[in-house]
Amino acid sequence: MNADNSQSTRWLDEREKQVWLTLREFIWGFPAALDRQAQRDSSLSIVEYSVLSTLSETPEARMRAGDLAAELGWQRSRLSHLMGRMEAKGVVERMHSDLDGRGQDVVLTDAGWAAIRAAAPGHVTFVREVVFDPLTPAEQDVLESALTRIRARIAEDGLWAGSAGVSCPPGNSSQNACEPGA
Amino acid sequence: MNADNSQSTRWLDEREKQVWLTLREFIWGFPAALDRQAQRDSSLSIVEYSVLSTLSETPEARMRAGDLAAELGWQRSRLSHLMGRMEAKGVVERMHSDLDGRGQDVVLTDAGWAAIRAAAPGHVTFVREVVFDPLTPAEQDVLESALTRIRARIAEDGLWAGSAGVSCPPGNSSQNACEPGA
DNA sequence: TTCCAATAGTTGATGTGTCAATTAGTCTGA
DNA sequence: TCAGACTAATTGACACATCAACTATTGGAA
Repeated sequence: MNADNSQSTRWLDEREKQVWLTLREFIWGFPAALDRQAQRDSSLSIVEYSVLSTLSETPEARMRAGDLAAELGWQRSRLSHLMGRMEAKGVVERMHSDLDGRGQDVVLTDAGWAAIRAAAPGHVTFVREVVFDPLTPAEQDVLESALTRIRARIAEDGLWAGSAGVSCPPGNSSQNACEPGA
Repeated sequence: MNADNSQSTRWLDEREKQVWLTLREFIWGFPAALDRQAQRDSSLSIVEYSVLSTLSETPEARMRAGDLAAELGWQRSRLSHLMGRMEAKGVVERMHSDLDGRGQDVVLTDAGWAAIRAAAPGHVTFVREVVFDPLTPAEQDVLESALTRIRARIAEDGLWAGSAGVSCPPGNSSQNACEPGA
């Protein structure tokens, strides 16, 4: 896959290196900042917030576990562990799916509603002040477009976590990315 | 701090929500993808690679631990734990600083040089193909500029990990961010 | 010169994500 | 209707980041 055993590597020039380091620092630092804001201003971590927020935008505030994981771009097991903790906190509840005996529906509880309502203004205000206010609409569009393309390119390489199965040959039963050439 | 006890929250419209979810998915997914590439194509994780790469660009391939942590935007303790593992692998070595009895210098070993040389082409090729090739130079500039501004805005709130001390009042001895109003 | 606050780095406990293995339920075809 | 492959979700072991507490050293002010 890496046909780069020779001196043919296209190294980064100074400008590119700067762009790359900025990007790297950003992707490492932003998730932590997001979580700090959430924990400081609410009773939720950012991942908990995201789960509740996703559920709350659903007609019944209820969702299949697998769909929820897919929507968030997470592995099933990550969600499962998190659900255990969140159920213990009382913000969600798990119930067997009527349609599929294997499935679990995740449901928002009253306490979950209260938590997300309390946390939402702070979260949205933070996002607004931090990502939208400093950028023009045109820049926002470029940003989204650029990140979408980068993400797509990574998915082509089979290295994007959530996007397994897009081009997996049938019979590849891995729960993660498929092996294109195996 | 959150003067938002009323209905005054400026919620996100559909377009903004889309931009935000794209950004959120990106910052969650990209670090993992970066690490997968590193582990797949080399004997290093992405954080190990970053340490070795930073050291290798230094005159003596040697750096104070604290400076290294600051350069990477990490907490000291994170680096310390990582150094323990990397020293065990033999890619770096720690030696007492001549100038400051408290300090430790981190030094690249021969094995470390070999590891970074072996990993670099794959890493750089990945970065090139995934972030630079899909973007025009103009887009790259917008991206860097946008992320820099977002990062600066977060730092103003004291929520960016690495950037403590920028505006801390003297006497604030926290090793993390300062409390602006305390 | 002697304190005492500040700084450099380490350590251990804790929380959370990842991976591989496992359990349970569904679906297809013979 | 039964066997085997597939899918949904969970579990436990492990790796790593974070936080707070700690040790050692420095440096300035009394």
